[in-house]
Amino acid sequence: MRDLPQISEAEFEVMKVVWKYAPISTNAITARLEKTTSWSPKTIQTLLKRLVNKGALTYEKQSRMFVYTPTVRENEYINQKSNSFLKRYYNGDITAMVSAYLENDQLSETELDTLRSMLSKKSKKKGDCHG
Amino acid sequence: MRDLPQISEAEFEVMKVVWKYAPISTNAITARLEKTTSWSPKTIQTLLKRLVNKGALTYEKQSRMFVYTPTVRENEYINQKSNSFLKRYYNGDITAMVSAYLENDQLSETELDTLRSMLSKKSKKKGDCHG
DNA sequence: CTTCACTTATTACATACGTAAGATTTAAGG
DNA sequence: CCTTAAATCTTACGTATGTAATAAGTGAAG
Repeated sequence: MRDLPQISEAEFEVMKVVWKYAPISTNAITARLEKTTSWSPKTIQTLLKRLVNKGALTYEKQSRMFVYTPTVRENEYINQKSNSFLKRYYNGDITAMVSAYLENDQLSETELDTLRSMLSKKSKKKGDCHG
Repeated sequence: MRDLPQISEAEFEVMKVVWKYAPISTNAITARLEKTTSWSPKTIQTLLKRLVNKGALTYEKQSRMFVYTPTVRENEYINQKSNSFLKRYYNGDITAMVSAYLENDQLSETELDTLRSMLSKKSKKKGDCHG
């Protein structure tokens, strides 16, 4: 599993729109982000450039404009982030995290039911033929 | 809920030992950390100082030495980190995170059982008298 | 009281990040 | 072709972080 580029928080906001709408031009990205942030277009361009430098995005020229595409899949990235988060704060043990939430009563009854349901649906054996 | 100080990754490693052994002196902290990291004592002292500046630690003088105590509880800190992590990557929805792990087959059968068990033990209603 | 070993305090420096402004290039219109 | 508006590229600057080195202060031993 290749090493995903390090993406900062601000850069991640940019990635989210590229993931959602790729291939997408600088302007379209800027337009989207101006709805949800207060960043200047210059700032957004800096972030895009940094993401390209880091190898998180590639672009194609469409005449003078750039049209971006991610090189990393969102799921893959988030998954890697989750693993390192769990490792750091819960010793890599997701059950410890859920347990902390349970103990702090931070899960609604709906969430509890969702979890119970997901877990009971999960087949018991790998190789089980989703039947 | 007061705003916890911003603690960097390296600083967090220091906090972990202070949380575990507080009240603890600079030297004892350094000794512990030299077992698990390759940091120079100077580096550790810088981190300690920064943590004091940020208000994450306080100290008392024992003659010329400092003895540190955290101002933030570990659980509280980790909980805050978890919330902001979930917010950023899973829209604040822990069930989405668990679901991602389930879909990626990243949970062992043991972990699945642990989760099922924790969830079934959780009482259904708040105010329920653990009966 | 003086000195020195040990502590803490100050300073250092490169990289990353947030947040842009200014300079340069270039496609498109005249 | 030339101009210009729009796009990209270069430069900027403060704060945070990783990672220390050097300077200064002080308690304990002599």
